[in-house]
Amino acid sequence: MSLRHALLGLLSERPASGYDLLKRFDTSLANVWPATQSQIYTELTRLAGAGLITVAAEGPRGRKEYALTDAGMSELRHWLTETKPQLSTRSDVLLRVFFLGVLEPGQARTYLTELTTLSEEGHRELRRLTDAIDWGDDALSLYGRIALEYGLRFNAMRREWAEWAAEQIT
Amino acid sequence: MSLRHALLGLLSERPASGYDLLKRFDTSLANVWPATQSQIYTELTRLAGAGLITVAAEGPRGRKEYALTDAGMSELRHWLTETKPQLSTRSDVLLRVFFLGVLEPGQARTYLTELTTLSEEGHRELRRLTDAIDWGDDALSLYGRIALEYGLRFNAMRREWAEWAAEQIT
DNA sequence: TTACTCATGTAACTCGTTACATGATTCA
DNA sequence: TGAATCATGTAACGAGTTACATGAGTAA
Repeated sequence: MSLRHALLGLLSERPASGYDLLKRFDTSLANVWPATQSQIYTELTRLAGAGLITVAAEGPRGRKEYALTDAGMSELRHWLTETKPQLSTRSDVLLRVFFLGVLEPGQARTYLTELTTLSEEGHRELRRLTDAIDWGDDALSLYGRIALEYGLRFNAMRREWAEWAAEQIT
Repeated sequence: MSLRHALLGLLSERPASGYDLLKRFDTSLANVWPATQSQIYTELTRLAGAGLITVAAEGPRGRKEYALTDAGMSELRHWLTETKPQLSTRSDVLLRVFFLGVLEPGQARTYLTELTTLSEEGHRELRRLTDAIDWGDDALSLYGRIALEYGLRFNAMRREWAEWAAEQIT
């Protein structure tokens, strides 16, 4: 159900069209909660039907600008304060580790050293992003920085783990 | 498509019935790749249809014990060596961080301190597991320990991050 | 004989992906 | 006027969840 809340969250910052929201998903939310154009338009129609958002303005080319309603804001706050986040997520990376035993030790080590490289690249990419954004001292900047810091620490942790793991295979 | 490979992987260790596999999913794979009974039985039928597994024995109560075929083993190796793991996963935990700005700072801090607690609990639980298992020096033990170590480091990283993040909110 | 565990299958629904379809506006 | 961008919608399919349905074997 989180796509719904991601949309409410983005609309809590400012009104936007499906097209606008799609771009936000493809940039800032891409690594956290990816969504496709098809999914976004469908869910916006449903949210409007449920009264959580409303068409605040119409523009050229059939553009519909949605805005959060009071009910939508309540639902967003309720989600954030009254429901527990899902802590565990499916991990393709880790699933493969379980079955590395079917490979030669050398191949298993290759998998782990590639993970090391990919984690380093991920880390560099996030660092680049951090430097490219000019952060203000508004709430958006604060929580954006906190989310980015998570990504940096996560990639660092994964890199160190993969290095350590490769050493365990003899 | 990873459920398919998870099943092939488990069957590469030893033949098993849908019922057996369900128990493996509910224990060792629960935090890595959860799957339901319904999903497992459906996918087993499909895998048998595709010739990647075969009914090696039938037992009481309609029990069907599946075993990996050569084609199944090839597919498993192909997946492990020739396809890239999906690095990014949807994160409900992080999605919420993006929208903490709609809450009072105190409520936002509460969210992060609860994450700290949950990560500590997760860490403790994994440590308990590590101690409970008596590890051999076979491949299964080696890769099982490596996967568990990932979980320990991940929880530690998340705890430290959440503590740090709570301090950023004033 | 009753409760428990073993064991499988399927229907209905939601969520997510890919692809197709359409058209208006803007700018070079 | 032609290409790029803006803008929306829907169909088909695959993956995942919940619930229902059924029955055989086992052990108290």
